[in-house]
Amino acid sequence: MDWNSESIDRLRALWAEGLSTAEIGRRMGISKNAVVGKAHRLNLPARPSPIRREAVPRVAVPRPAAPRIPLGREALPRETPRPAAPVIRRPAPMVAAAPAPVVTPQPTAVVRSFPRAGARTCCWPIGEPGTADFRFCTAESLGGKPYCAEHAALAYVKARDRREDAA
DNA sequence: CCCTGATTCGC
DNA sequence: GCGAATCAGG
Repeated sequence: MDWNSESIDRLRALWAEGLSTAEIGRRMGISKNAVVGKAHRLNLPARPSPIRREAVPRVAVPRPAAPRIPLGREALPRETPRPAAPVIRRPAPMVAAAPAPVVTPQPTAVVRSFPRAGARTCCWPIGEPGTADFRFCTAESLGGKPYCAEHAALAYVKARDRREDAA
C-alpha cells in the first residue's frame, strides 16, 4: 500500500466514521492488519478493544521472539473414559406404581391378621388401603425380600425395562 | 467459525 | 514504515 497523503486522508476519514478496521480495509482494498497497523502509527484514536489487555504485561515478559511454536492439540492430556454407571435395581413402590393386584377373595376370609414384625410374610397390599377388607398377602416371603415369589416378580422391575430411551 | 482491535517483529 | 502473523475476547 502506497501511503500517500490521499490514502492517509481516506483512512483518517473512514476511521473517524467509526468503521471497523476490516471494513476500512475492504473499502481501500487492503487488509485490516494494514489498516490497524497504519492507524497505530498515525496515532489515530484507539477503538474500544474487545480484548482485556490489562492482564497481559508485555513489558515485563520479554518472550523469546524466535520460535513460534503452535500449541498442538496432541499435547493436551486425554480425558480418561468414564466407566459405565452401575445399574441399580430398585423395588417398585408398594402401592402407587404397581398395578393393582387382582383381588381374589380367599374362602378362608377369617384370616384378618396383619404380618407381625419379623415374620417372613409377603407384605403386598391387597385391597384398598383404609377400607375394611384391606389386608396384606401374607404368603411366605423369599430371599429376605418383603414379598412372596409371585409379588416379588411384580414389585421388582428389571433394569432393562426401566430405561426411557430406546438405544 | 465468524467477528473485533492490539501487538509483535521479520522484512 | 509496513503489514502478516498472532493473540485474545465476543
